[in-house]
Amino acid sequence: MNSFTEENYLKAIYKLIEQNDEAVSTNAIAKKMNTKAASVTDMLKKLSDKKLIHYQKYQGVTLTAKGEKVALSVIRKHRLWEMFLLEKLDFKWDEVHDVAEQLEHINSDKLIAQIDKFLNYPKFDPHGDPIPDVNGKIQTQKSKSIANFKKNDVLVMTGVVDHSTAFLQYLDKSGLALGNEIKIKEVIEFDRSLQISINKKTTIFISNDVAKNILAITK
Amino acid sequence: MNSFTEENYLKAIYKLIEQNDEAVSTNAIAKKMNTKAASVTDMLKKLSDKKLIHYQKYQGVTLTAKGEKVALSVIRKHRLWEMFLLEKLDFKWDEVHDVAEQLEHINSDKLIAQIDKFLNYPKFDPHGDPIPDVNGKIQTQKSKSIANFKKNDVLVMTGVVDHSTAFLQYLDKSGLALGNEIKIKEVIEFDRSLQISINKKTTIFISNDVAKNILAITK
DNA sequence: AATATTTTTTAGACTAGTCTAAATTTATTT
DNA sequence: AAATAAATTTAGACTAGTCTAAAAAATATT
Ligand SMILES: [Mn+2]
Ligand SMILES: [Mn+2]
Ligand SMILES: [Mn+2]
Ligand SMILES: [Mn+2]
Repeated sequence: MNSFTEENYLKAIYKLIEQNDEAVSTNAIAKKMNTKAASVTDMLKKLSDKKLIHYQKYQGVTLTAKGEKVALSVIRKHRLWEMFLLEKLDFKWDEVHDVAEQLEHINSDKLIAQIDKFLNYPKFDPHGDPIPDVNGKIQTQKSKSIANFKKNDVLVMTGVVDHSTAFLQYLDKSGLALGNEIKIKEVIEFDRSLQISINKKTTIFISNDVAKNILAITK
Repeated sequence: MNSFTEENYLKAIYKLIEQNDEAVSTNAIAKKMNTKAASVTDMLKKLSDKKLIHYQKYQGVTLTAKGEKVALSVIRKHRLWEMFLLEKLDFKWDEVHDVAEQLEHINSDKLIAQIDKFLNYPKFDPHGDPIPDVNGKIQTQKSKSIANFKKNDVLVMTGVVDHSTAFLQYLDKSGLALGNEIKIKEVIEFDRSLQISINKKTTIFISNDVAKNILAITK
């Protein structure tokens, strides 16, 4: 079996590869893991010995099939637990992450299969991220940041890029939630900020910084 | 905060004190924790430094108020999780322990409060053991092993002493479950084995070894 | 009371994971 | 192409938790 630490490294590497689709650097991992490059190098050696990553000194790392399987399993558990906390235990979407960060390391196939069933096999987590199935297969959404749409586009909010408590609470306060209809009423040329309407009712202004972190698809 | 290991030691010490109501020995802890006496001594020093136990070399240990609080919190979490697995996720009573052993270390007050609420504040776990409340208060049952009752006593099964998979599966097979009515039909003098009826229906024989591990109260 | 046995602690070593500081390699600038 | 800067790795040290073997203390036996 793999330790919590190993699982966290594999998940971090998976997400970094997902972002740029290329081998990830020691420094990138160190930043993501809140640790030092020297510690990362030590861990890379260990993960390489265990055939979980492809690693050659100075060349960055990618995941082996085996390593990717572990990463996807951890992500699956994380997102299912987030969904469970939200749906069954009345957690808010800004409260689920930290607890899921712990629960994702619980080791029991039956447990996670039963949670999945209990939730009726959800496909996306509270932040709109896809939940890998038991074989690691992911159902992708072709959503884009709403900063990429233009005036009069009518959208459905499907996810967020930033998962921080501060950002999620700001969205709550603004009345923005997954599934909401968002219409681009105005794009301010100067700073790319937006005027948008939510569910045909309230109209709000959001900065380009915020817009970039909201994902949606055309309705 | 305390590590998983520290929590497991404190829980073990709590249970050993509960059994005999006296300071527990290094060897007793080593046996319970499946470790060596030397390792225990090291840990006792650490727990003592953290004011979680009263410890003087060669004199055995007891828990401080602080240590007992931690132990009770871990036990509370363990038993609530067992109940959750049984009631909500269709686990059998012989399957819950190992997973709860991991889940008991998840650190989130809200999580455990919500699980408690979700289960409607259960007072006993799937094995009949009391669930400490949020303040560590325990509701005790005055049940005794059925080996201590006599012919024609009518009882209600309230718990088990042995929690092993093998024993619990044997009880399942024999039709013995918490809440069942047990009547002592016959006590065999020679080996203290029993003939008992379950819910006024089936009648079975059980050895004294088994009888000692079944808890009940008079109906 | 002296001796033998058992229990407990200490000493020293090992692994996992982390760190700082120094050395090395790769990338960028001149 | 050389020099400089940045990224990465190595060396050595530290903590948590564990182990074996040896020493010390407590307990039991004669
Ligand atoms: Mn994690
Ligand atoms: Mn999420
Ligand atoms: Mn445990
Ligand atoms: Mn139990």
